[in-house]
Amino acid sequence: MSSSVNPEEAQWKNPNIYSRKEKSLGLLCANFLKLCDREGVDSIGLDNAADQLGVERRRIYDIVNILESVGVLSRKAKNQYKWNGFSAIPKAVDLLKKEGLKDQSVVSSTSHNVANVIACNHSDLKEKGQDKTSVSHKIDNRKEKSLMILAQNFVKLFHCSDVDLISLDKAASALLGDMHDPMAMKTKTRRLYDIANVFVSMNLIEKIRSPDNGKPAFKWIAWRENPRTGSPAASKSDDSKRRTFGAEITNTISKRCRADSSSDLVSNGQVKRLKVAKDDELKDKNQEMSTERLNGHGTMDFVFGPFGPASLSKAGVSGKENLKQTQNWEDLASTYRPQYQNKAASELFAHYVEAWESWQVEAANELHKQHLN
DNA sequence: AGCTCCCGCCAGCCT
DNA sequence: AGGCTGGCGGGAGCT
Repeated sequence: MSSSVNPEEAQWKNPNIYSRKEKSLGLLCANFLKLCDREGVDSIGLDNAADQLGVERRRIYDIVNILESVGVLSRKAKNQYKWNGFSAIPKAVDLLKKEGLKDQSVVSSTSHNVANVIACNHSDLKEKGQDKTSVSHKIDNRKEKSLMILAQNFVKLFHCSDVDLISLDKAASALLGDMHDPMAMKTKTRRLYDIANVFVSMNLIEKIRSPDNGKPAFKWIAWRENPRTGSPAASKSDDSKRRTFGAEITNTISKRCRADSSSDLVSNGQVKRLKVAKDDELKDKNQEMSTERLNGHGTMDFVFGPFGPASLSKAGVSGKENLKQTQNWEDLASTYRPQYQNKAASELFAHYVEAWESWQVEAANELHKQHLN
């Protein structure tokens, strides 16, 4: 089913052609985080976020659930989430680690393998559900399968086991406990892909090939304490072969296999917001910044991903510059403007920028008129 | 061909 | 009743 046409080329010939990479959860998450991690942002409305990012609300649910699992967000009310920021991650991870180790110690005080970390959670849940009605048991079952719990358990696997590299099928079978129904495995793995993509985009984990079997596996890279000694062991492999998401303009609502001619810039009479692209160059730049931050501030014990806490990211910048930074999408777009190697992509991006700028002028004029009236 | 994971259906919950 | 939430698996893109 693979196309013989170079996707990048095809994309340029027909900008509305479906491209899977543009719609990845990881890229969407990166843009969602950019949207949130700005001065003055305290709470996030799901509708607003979906609107700004040009995606369906359903996708935002996936992201917020995963982000909630590591404390970056917390649910305030229906449709409303509180932005806790990246500084909440170490605490949340630490809590998960403690929780995982505590559960483990009940089962075994010596063995720290992957399956044990989760197996005890299963038995715990079963015990708690024993004298409950079938309805609440059903809710428990649903909760247990939630993306948030799954993401938390996934984090626990990294922090409560001796294993450094975890493949998704290994994680899936650990999370499933003693049940090894092939269909359940497949489903669990699908969800883990979702979670892993989000974590990769946050630079919490990294996808690498397992030296044992050459299969893809994940490694925690952001921050880690040795489960046994408790000593920090921040690690980061320098050469990742991770999939390069977001070399193009990001998520626009367009159905799979459907070239929607109205979907590029103008929708319902409104100019769509410029979608901030994430490219690897930016990612690497931000990683460098993260490392610099770590080195420059001895008190910090957490290497943040590309989207560190707003307060921290400003540490090395003057106050005046801070105010200028990321005030609006235009600033973001120019700050993080990708340098495309590909001419077509570069021109396409320029086209978007131009449209955005003309909209800005139009909007400013409109505002001016309103002020005069 | 197997891996990856987007997409949207639809069940359950909430207001 | 209707909107919100999110588990789930089909199936298409990617490698």
